[in-house]
Amino acid sequence: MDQKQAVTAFAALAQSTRLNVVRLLVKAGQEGMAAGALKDAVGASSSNLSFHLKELEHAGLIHSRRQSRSIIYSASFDGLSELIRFLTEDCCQGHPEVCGPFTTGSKFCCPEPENA
Amino acid sequence: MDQKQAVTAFAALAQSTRLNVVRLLVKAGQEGMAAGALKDAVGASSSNLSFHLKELEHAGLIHSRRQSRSIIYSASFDGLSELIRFLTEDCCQGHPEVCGPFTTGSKFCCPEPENA
DNA sequence: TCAATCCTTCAATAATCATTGAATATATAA
DNA sequence: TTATATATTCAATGATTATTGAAGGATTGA
Repeated sequence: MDQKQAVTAFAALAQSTRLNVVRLLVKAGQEGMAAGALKDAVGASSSNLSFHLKELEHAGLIHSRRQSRSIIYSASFDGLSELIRFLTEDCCQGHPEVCGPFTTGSKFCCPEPENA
Repeated sequence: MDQKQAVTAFAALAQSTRLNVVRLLVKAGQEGMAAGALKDAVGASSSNLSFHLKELEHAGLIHSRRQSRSIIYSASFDGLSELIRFLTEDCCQGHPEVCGPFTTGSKFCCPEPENA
């Protein structure tokens, strides 16, 4: 992931309807949700939601697949993971202990012990 | 953290100079960096950088403290942590195993085993 | 094929954000 | 007190983004 992709991804998350959608899809997991279900859940017009879904997909944060008449959207866990990793890269370089409260147990900052 | 705060925070990260600043400060750790050093590092004008630093501070992603003539900025690890937690809340509810690639070992999605 | 459902595309408008340079504020040193 | 270093504020301009409603594309069932 480079700076430009990351800016695009953060911009995609920087809008209430879209953030709502991503959080719903993160909860939903692999199964995902149909565009219509998302529309009901977030209360947007269908054209507006479609615009936002396209932004999110373009940013690499969600995927879509057709299932009969519906289009099912799901979170891209890879995309989200890369984004967080980019943001927190080399966290507290040389002094990882200060990142503790931020990333205890996480691979994003302080590496986990080998024996984990 | 609520939806509105999260949108503000993501918007703050959705700009190249600001993202650059945050990543530098994440690397710098508690020690932080002076505004002047950030200015040199990111190549912005001082007024422009000041504008961006204010946005980041307002978003709760960085802190500032005065040290003699300089103002030292540092990452808010609490702010970053809350933001990521908000984004990934209830990840894959009911089927946490699918989040594995995303958050293995992290508290953000799949809870760590009790014996960790 | 016809109608219904589900979703997307398009063009126009309204709203928000980034950049610039000049002026200002704060702290230190001579 | 005066000069210097460091950083912020302000107003104006240019650029980007969100929303709306109407029209169009894809899929299914009768």
